[in-house]
Amino acid sequence: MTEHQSEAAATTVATPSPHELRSDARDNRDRILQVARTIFAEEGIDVPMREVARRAGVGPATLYRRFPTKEALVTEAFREQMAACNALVDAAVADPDPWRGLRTVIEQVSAMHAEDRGFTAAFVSAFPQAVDFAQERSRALQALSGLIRRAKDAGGLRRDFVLDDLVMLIMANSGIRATSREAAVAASRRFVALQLRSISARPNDGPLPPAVRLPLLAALR
Amino acid sequence: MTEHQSEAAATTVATPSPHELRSDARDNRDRILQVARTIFAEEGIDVPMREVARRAGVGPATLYRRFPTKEALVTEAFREQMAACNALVDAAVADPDPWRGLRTVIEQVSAMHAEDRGFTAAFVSAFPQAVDFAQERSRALQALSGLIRRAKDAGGLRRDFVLDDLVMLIMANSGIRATSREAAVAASRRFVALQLRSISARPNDGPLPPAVRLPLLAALR
DNA sequence: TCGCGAGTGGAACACCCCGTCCGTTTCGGC
DNA sequence: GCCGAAACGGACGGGGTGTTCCACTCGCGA
Repeated sequence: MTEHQSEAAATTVATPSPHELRSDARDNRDRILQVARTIFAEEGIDVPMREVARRAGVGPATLYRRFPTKEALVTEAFREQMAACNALVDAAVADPDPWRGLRTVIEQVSAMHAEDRGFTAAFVSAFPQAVDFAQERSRALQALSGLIRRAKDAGGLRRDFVLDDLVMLIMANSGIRATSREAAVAASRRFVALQLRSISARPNDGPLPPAVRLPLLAALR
Repeated sequence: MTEHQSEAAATTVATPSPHELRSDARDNRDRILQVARTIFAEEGIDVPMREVARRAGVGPATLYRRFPTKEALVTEAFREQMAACNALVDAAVADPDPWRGLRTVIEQVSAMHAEDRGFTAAFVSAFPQAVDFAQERSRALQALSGLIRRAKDAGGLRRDFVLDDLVMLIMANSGIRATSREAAVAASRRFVALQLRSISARPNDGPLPPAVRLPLLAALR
């Protein structure tokens, strides 16, 4: 960690940026990340590192040279999704109609979780020590807290709704599993619509998104 | 399996009932089950068998002699909870007010899941090959299907509610985690109240159970 | 073209888990 | 008390996973 501290940092970097990698190494790194994102989305983050390496066509050592630990790989793999998530929150907060903004952010974040099983794990509790995520998350929650207040004042959101309810709904949504990604997304959509109905200040009796067959027994993705 | 088929089954049994065990063996068996229930409720069913054995004060071999596989231990540990769950369903189906029956069963099953993390796993997807549970489950789902129809006809339940929604709500409820069992139960209670509001045919604006602080970051049970 | 160091993959290490074997201990009928 | 069978626990095998070692390869500047 503390080596090379006196040398000029121009040439020797602890973790070289992708641009300074040798061409084959950069290709491998890109391929690893791409494979990791796909496989994490499909099967969650419990896939063995070996499997990621195998599907990326590299050996375990190569994987570990670029990402010194599994947590590092997961963090890097979900960086852009986290950014997208934050952008979503920012857009919602900027919406002139706070209640519509809140509904939209709930819908979209829930959809992201339904589409990417690994993202859910990374988001909810996977690596508490991944400070990157925790910081952004607390910032987002703070922004959402303001949005909630404004949505109440605007009369769209029930007055007894609190920030913890939002967290609760996201967690609950992530508990829904189905036999395929499509089914999970569809189920999540109906679930969220049900949610929004119950947290709305005004009665709303429009039709719900269609129900989805949920086996509950086995073969859940 | 097919040994001793001609002998009188009075004395030699493949798996001796607890009464026919030697006193020390029976004590050990009881202690193992008790420990398993406690530890499964606290930490889920992913605890190693060794840990169960250690906390029961026996060796791994003793544990495996009584419960030849981990699945057998889990099945046995949750047998009475499964029975309680089925009794709950039966009571709900027998309720003269089907909508009240449905509400009650949702509330109570959700509470059971919040209280016992291992039960959730055993219930939702843990061992698909545990035929014991699967059979009872399908029977219960069938009974609930009738209850749902009657609750709709009675005017309490929304007409667009289907059995899969019930499954979905149970799954969603099991996604809620908190820092302690008490917090999980409280959060689940509020969640279910929110649910019932959204699936009710009639608007209902009574107060909700209190909200619960949900960290979302780490240290979730 | 050449050389060197970054890069690589396969084997290996360390650890954890489920489930089994076997020599020893203990219950309980006589 | 005696003694045989039931019961016991520590050690072991097999498999899986995160991570590292090491001899070899190969991109790329000179």
